[in-house]
Amino acid sequence: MTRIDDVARLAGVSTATVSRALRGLPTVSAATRHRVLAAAEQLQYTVSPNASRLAGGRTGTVAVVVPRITRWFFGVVVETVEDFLHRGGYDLLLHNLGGRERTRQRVLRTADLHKRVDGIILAATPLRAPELAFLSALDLPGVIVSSGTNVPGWPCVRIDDVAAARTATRHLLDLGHQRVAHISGDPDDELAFTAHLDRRRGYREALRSAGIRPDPSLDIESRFDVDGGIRATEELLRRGDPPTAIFAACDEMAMGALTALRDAGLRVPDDVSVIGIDNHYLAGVLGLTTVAQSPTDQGLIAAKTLLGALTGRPADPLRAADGPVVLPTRLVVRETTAPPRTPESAAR
Amino acid sequence: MTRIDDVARLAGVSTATVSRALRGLPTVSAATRHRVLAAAEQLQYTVSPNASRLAGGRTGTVAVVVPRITRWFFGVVVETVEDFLHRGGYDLLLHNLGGRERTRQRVLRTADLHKRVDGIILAATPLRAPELAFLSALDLPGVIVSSGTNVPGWPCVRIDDVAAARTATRHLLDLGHQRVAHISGDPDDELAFTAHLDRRRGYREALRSAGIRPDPSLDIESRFDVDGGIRATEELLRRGDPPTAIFAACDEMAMGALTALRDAGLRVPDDVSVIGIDNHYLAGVLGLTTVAQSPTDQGLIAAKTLLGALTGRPADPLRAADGPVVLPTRLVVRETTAPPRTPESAAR
DNA sequence: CTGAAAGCGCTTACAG
DNA sequence: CTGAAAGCGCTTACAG
Repeated sequence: MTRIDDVARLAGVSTATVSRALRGLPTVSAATRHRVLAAAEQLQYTVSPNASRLAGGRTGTVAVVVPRITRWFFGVVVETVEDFLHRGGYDLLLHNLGGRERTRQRVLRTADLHKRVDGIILAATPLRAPELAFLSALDLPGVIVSSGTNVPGWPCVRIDDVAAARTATRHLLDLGHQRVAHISGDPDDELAFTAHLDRRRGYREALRSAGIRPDPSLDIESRFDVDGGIRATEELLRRGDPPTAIFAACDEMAMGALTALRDAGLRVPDDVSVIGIDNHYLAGVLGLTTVAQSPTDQGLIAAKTLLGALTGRPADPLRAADGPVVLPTRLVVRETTAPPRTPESAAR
Repeated sequence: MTRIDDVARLAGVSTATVSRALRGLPTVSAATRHRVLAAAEQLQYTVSPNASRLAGGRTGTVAVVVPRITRWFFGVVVETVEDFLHRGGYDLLLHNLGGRERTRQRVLRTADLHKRVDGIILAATPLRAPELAFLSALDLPGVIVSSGTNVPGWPCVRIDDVAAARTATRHLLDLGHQRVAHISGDPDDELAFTAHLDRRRGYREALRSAGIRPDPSLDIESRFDVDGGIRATEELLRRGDPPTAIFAACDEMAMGALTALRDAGLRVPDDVSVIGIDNHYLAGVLGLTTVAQSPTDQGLIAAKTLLGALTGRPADPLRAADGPVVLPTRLVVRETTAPPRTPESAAR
């Protein structure tokens, strides 16, 4: 392996000069820089990250912690962040919690981040007290994506989950539905999201604004995924006097609802309307009406913000932000929502 | 930050002994080891990865290169590999090619892997000659997941794409279909998979075995994703005398087919049967019949194999493997396939 | 603008 | 079983 002194020798300069020239520091004459670059090129030299980082005192690495990379939202966030970080010269150290307690301990309580990264992007992971203390003690810059716990000093980028849920619910109400059910995530979910709490709040707010008292029997907690949507919907149907519309806390739960309704012989949207939140990349395939959010935008802003903090040039987005940066959502109407059947149409 | 000499001082030993004790080397007395561990615990000491790696001559990192992390298959592979690597004490350096030529150049031709990783897991990425030369010159252990280019000395884990396609096609033929179309990926696709070439081969083989001559007008190339499936199916319908069944080279193309058929007012499976390959996690939601493969198994074997090579203890799976490790696939029949309509049933 | 020297925080022969 | 010393391959004041 060629080392920096091989380059120095070939270029006829010191290793210090090679180091400066290769990093583009301004204190190198054009002629010298040319010679160094030519020598490095000729020898196919690349700097040793470990040596460079040890000497330089930076790790050149950013940790990205997500609940599950296989979920659409986090996959897109990671893809976006990875591209931006690599362009900025940073490596991405991926930590996928995967709902495993041991992994969570390893990442959020022991030393897997210590001395290993310059900054952290933490997505949708509410923290327990000791975890919060540990992350704070790390004294690193960080950014929170989506809801979760607020870490002092860490900016946050997210959507307004309450508003998104209001939008979804209101869409159903505007179509004329009166019996609108809600299926959402369980607080004890292994992934421990909290977005669904806000979404339930928005659901109830929208009902009350329309003069409808939330009916607890239409509000079901389950897992925040396809299977949870199936089970919640089955439960809903078991209870008798089924709703004419279902607002699912996320698209994957909505997909579960579609599955359960189909299996029960009910037609969507003829018998029951369904709406979700996300605009999952397969929502179109299922014709699912939803409230769209953009993981790309959230990831991009998070990456920009963190790199700004790391390089000392704060990015615009969160510059003067006191609270979180709240990104917009928008209603996407497809084929799973329609007005409820009137008694006449039902008789057909 | 506490350093190794802080621990050494507190424990009353040399830094060399601390280093040995912390790594569990056998050449340390039990008493000394206890004192060192206690001191490290008390000081909350963690080793500096960069220093350790520089001195030790290993990076402790494995590169995982995938075409697109947001695709179901690769997301699951990364999740599986990440877990296994972290348990084994390795960091995961993620490279998502994303169909971007510049990214590809950065990862596969310049120095983003050089001196930075101890090994490489490369998924479903056919290599061009210079890329292959570059990777070989790196002289690192590696494992290939899924098809792509064969790198000399790198084991490969995959499914038999030809056989999987034969299974899918034969399922349609067994149901009585005679006009079986195939929609698959374009060789110029930005992701540059090659699996679809083998799958087309299997499709043709199955037809010929059944005494049916492959009809070029029923064999359409498009992109290897939902949108490609939509466009290919639209093209198929435009051509007149449509097929009674469609075999899509992957589930996401099959989902596109479902979408296009629905938009064209055709019913599945009444008018047209559809089958894919993958068993995508949402295949069940769509009732999609498919030939299942397991990215979890492929990722796990890849990770085990690579870690075996890195630690000098070869894992069983590929120990004596001359050719690739071929994992099984299995037919999963759901609701998108059925016998073709007979003239009478069509008249109903 | 450039170089000599110290230092980053570990690990590894080598010696005992 | 343990320690002193060299070395991993860079970067960074410091001096000129």
